[in-house]
Amino acid sequence: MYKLITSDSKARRGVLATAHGEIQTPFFMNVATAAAIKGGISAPELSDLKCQVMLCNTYHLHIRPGDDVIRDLGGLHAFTNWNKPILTDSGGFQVFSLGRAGGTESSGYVGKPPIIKESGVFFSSHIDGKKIFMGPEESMRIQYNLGADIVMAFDECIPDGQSRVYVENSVKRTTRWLIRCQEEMLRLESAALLFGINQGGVYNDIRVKHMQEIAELNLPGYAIGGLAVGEAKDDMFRVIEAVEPYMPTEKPRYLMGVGTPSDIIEAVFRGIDMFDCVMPTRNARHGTIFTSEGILHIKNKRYERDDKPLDEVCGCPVCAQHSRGYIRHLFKAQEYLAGRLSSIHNLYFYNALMEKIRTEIENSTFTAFREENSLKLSELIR
RNA sequence: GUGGGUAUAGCGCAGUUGGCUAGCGCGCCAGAUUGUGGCUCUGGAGGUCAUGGGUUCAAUUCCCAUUAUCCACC
Repeated sequence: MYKLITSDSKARRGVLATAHGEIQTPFFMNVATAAAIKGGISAPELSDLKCQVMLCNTYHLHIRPGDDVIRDLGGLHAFTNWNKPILTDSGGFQVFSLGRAGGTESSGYVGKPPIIKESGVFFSSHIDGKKIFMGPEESMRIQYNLGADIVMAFDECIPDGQSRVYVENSVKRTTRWLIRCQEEMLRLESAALLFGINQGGVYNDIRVKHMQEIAELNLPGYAIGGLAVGEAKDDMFRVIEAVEPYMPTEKPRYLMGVGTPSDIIEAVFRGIDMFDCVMPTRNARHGTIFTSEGILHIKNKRYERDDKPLDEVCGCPVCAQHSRGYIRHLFKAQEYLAGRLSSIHNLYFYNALMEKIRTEIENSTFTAFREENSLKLSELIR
């Protein structure tokens, strides 16, 4: 399923085969939580943005419109008209994200935090407060209905700052859940690739032990989860470096929810193959643009009369047709087009960055590329 | 020309029956955002309260004059 082509130090260049075609690794998945890229980009349009894989979310789609509805409409590929690979997240992250802070801030919706039991998790819907139960079996069945090519195990994404005891117990449960996920996939006779998720907070030894345990299950791929959730950046890379040697070399490795262009380069350098992040689209909607020279805040006055494209060396359709001055204006006038054009550019930038990384690995020049670009790409243009 | 009103941050406005560091919205600047509950959140800069004089312990506030501006009338 996964074929390693070549490597440059720890950085790996490979091909991952799925029911909807091959994926060149390393790659970045474009996040379409509710079966739509936020910012108004349709799935067919992603093909023009060098996107290889779309990521959708189990929890959101289960609540609305319902995974049975999507199944009846032919699954996510037909539903969104995206005929390339799709990965679905398990809903495990929502145990984390719905649990923190209570959600009182801007949404105005005060939900009950999820309750975690051995059987699974009781959520209350962020749409109408309705009580929802999801465990490993439910998550696998939902993802089966959605028709994803790659499905993620149902795990608990542990919040930063939890005690050793909490993390140890949580990780043990995540392992038990993973075994149930695997069994349910067999029962469903699903052809999708099930990925296990490593947890363990920032405790190296718990991480390593957990990784060793789940590696024995011989799954098609493995993810590192529970990072970039508030811990220090040094901790994140420390954990990756600790866990990576225990991740099977012949399986794809996925760092969940990461990250900035710099984070991605640094993680590829440490042996990671797959990424996803809301950053290119969320930041685009807020006026933060990723370019080959670093980050620019397009809303700043300095771009008012700037007739250059967002990124002068970018090949995206937005950079071919629109100026910084125009896009700044769209933000100031609160036009939806601002978020759309910025999202198109940022996604293209991320996908093109991955393409560049793949080429650099093939040419054994990735280390030099990293030296030159890692810092620069995540710094604000002055 | 006469009568009346107004003058407070780049713009639009509050406010003070005279008394702490003069506020708000927009704009501007900066930061944040990492398996999306966010067209979001946090912070910052910027005022001789039109000008000159007077009363008072104390004036952006009260009084007088001047200037600008708006409205009405001749």
